[in-house]
Amino acid sequence: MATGRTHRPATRSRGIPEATVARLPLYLRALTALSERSVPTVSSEELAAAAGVNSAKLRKDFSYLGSYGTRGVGYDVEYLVYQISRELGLTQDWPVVIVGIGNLGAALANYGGFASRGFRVAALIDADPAMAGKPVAGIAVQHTDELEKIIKDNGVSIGVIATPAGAAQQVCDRLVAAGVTSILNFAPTVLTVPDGVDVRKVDLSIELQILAFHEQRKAGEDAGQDDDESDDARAVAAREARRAVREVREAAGKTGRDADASTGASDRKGPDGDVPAVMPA
Amino acid sequence: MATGRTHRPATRSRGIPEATVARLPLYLRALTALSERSVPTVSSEELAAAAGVNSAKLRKDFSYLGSYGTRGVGYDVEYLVYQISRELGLTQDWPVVIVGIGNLGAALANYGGFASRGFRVAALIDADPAMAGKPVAGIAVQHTDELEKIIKDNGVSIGVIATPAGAAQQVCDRLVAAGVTSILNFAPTVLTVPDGVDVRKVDLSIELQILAFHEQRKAGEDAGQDDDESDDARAVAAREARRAVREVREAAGKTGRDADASTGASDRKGPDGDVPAVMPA
DNA sequence: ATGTCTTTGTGAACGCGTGCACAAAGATGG
DNA sequence: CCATCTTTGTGCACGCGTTCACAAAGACAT
Repeated sequence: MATGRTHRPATRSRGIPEATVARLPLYLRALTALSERSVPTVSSEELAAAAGVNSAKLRKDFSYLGSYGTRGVGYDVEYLVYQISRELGLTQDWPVVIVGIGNLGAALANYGGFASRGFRVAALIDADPAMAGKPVAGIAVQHTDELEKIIKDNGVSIGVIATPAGAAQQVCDRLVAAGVTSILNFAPTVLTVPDGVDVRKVDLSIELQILAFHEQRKAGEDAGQDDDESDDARAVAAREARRAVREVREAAGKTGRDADASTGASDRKGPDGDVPAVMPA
Repeated sequence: MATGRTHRPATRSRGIPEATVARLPLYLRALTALSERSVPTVSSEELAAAAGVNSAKLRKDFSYLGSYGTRGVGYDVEYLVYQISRELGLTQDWPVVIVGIGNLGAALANYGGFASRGFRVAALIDADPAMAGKPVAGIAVQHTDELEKIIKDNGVSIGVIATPAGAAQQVCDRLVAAGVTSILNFAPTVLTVPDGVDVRKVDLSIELQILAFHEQRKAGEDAGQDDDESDDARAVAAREARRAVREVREAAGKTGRDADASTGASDRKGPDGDVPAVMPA
């Protein structure tokens, strides 16, 4: 067991909590906006409002970086922008490669938020030979065969995967083998990576599903329509149903194949197909 | 103050913790894959591995939904798929609109993961008149003027914002006014919404910045190169520098304008421009 | 110089999420 | 029917993150 981890437990980097690190980019964005308006200083209350967080949280977050504020005044905008940028490692140049130049990959390549934060798209890579040479966002797409060479020549340590789910693990393995140690994964799959490699996941459909849950709850509260049974009764009924399923299967002779799949769920199995096999190994 | 919240504290929906809800889609995906391979049952250990989580966590998550497992055997795949789908509200049809049909919007429209989960793209909306009528992913783009009518005619309650940051809040307001109560925001801005409206945020560049932080830390550990001073010394130096800045500004006469911006950060202020003003109000 | 007023920085309490470890439940074999 | 073995469901403890509330620090006016 212990197949491999997806996201490290984050052994408390250098005293900076993971939750704080995740908010630093938020603060940075708000501060950059203030900087462009030539606002010299900002209070924790104002900045917190602009970043959409609690002011106490913001102050505690900044306290991990050091004492950069002035009591009675607030924080120096320019100085704070520099400190956060430095802490996040944005004062240096990060070459990244994007693998999988479909709709999403192209969108990412064109995304302006990268270049402005010290990220430089070093290469676009796609498995389709027909794509090779085509310019996307002003950069010629290169074939997957060149992957290893590109990584090494450019000293790339961050890779973005925007391939279909089926190809993601394979691409991931090649990226890691070539020296990439941080991966941003847009493919709907759980990636397995060796220790020391960071993976962050962005899943578009998962976000929508979470919204749907809350949406359903909201609708269900206003008028208790969909929810048929109480919690306890539901659990009992479930157990009952489950047993029935097993009895049917047993009676059917128990071959390896699915015996008719006669569940209440049989009608809900719409045209799927985008979800690939998860870890066939 | 208290300008408005971005993400609700999630007053413990119906006993199901928010963290659990966020993992349900993960389980669902893994289960769907098993279902397609006609696997009848699965143990918590196997399923946890496929979903990339701890098995105890998975069992506890499922315990919130009810007792759907069989001791000594595991969970019935088909049955669990149905239960989770129902809990997430995926047994019903959710019409969604996507606003902002640029690269990202088009990618989202083409994304197969939506349709397969009960989400139906009811309309694509863009502010550019030149886009109107153009088919994207087989759907004709409609102009922003039609927004309110589209929402109401289709009973849309979930909206996706993929516009530039500058337009996001305005679009958000119109969506909410028209009846949308859940929003998935891809624009790099903090959206302000009234109570009762859920907002989830996906920010591409923030994820990269978090990766950069860890990447820098990894590089810094292997060879202490970039980090110049120790923690305590750094805080002291910072305080010193900050004071110096203030003195300079004071000496310059203290006009509203930035007095030369002579910080150590002055050289790091590259060509930005994608970040819009944050909450001008 | 002294007092007042603003705002930071942080100690402390609380709640949530996670993971361990085990008892209970049920399947399976004799 | 009993014994054994597998796997679930959960009580419990621990650690992280959030929030409150306040003392200390500094600006600013007099």
